[in-house]
Amino acid sequence: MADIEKTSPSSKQEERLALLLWFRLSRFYNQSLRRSNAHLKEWGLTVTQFDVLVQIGAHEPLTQNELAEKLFVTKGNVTQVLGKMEQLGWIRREQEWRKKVLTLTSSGREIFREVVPHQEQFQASQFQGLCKEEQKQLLELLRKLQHHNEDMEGKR
Amino acid sequence: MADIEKTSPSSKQEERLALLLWFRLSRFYNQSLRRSNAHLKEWGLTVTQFDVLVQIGAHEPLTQNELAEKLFVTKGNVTQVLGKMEQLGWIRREQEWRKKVLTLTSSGREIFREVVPHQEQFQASQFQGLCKEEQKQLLELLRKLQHHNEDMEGKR
DNA sequence: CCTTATCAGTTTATACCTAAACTGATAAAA
DNA sequence: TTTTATCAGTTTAGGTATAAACTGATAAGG
Repeated sequence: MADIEKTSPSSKQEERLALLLWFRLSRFYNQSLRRSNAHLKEWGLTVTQFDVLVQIGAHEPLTQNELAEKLFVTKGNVTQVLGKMEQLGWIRREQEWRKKVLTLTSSGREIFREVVPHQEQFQASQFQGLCKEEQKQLLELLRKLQHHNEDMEGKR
Repeated sequence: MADIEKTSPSSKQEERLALLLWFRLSRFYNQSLRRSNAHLKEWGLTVTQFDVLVQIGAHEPLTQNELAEKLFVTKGNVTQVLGKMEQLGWIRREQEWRKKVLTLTSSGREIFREVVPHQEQFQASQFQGLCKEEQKQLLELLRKLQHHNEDMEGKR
C-alpha cells in the first residue's frame, strides 16, 4: 500500500496522504461489503436489500424518494432494487397522491426481525479491531468529513 | 442517521455503534466515489480506470493476478476492465509464460502523468475536513481494522 | 382556462463487481 | 508416460450503481 508513494514523487506530502487514505478506505469498505454479502447470503439477501429492509422497517411508511435520500443513492437505483424486492414479496408499493408509499409485507417484516440482530452482531465483529473508544473516534472523524463535504456541496 | 437506533431497541450498544459506523462509512465512501468519478470525467476516465493506471504505472510490468490483488478485486473483474482499457489503447497485455504481462502504452503513460497530480489534489480536498493530525489518526484506525480483519481471514 | 413549472418515479445505456464454472497450459506425481 | 493438481485468465449470470432523458400527474401563474 505504501507503494503509492512511488506514484508521484514530486507531489506534496498532504496530497500523498490523501491518496493513501482513499486507498485504505476503499480497501476496507470493499472487504467489509464482500464479507457482509457472504454473511447475508445465509438468509438469501444482499447488503442493498438489507439496507432497504432496515430503512423501510424503521421509517415506514415512506416514499421512494425518501428512501433514495436515506440510502444516498439515485431514485433510478431504488426503482430497480424495489422491483426485485416487490417481486420477492418483501415489500409493497402503493400509489398515493403523486407518490408511492412503501411498506413491509408480513414476510418482509419477518425477515427484518430475524436478520437485523444477526447483521448487527456481524457488523460489530468487523469493527472489533478497535476498542470502543477508537470506534467513537472513527465515528467522529467520519462525521467531520461528512459535514465538511456537505458544506462544500452547498457552496456550489 | 441516528434513527438507526430505532431499528432494534433490544440490541447491545456496541452493536448499534457498529451498524452506525458502517452506515456512515459507506455514506462517505459512496459520496467520495461519486465525486471522484465526476471529477475524473473531465479526462474521460473512471475511478476504476484511474486505479488501474496508477497500479500499472507504479509497478509495471505486473500480471493480471497481481493487479487484482493490489486493487482487492476479483480476477474476473480485472479481465473485464482491462478489456475496455486495452481497446482504448491505454494498456498492453502480452502473453508470457503462463501469465499476461501488463504495461502502459505511451498514450496510457501520458494520461497517467497528467491525471495523477490532479486526482491527488482532488482527493486531498475531500479530506480537508480533517487537519493533518486527524488524517493520520484516521489512517491509523483504518490500518488497525485492516490488520484485525486480515487476521480473522487467516484463521478460517 | 391554458400554459408552464415542478415533482415522483421509470427507462435506458453504460460501467462495476462478484461467485462460480470453465479453459488451457504447466508442473508434479504415479 | 499417463494422470492429477495447480494456476492464470476468461466467461456467465446476476446484482448494484450512475447520469440523463423521459412520462405523467399535480400545482401555480398568466
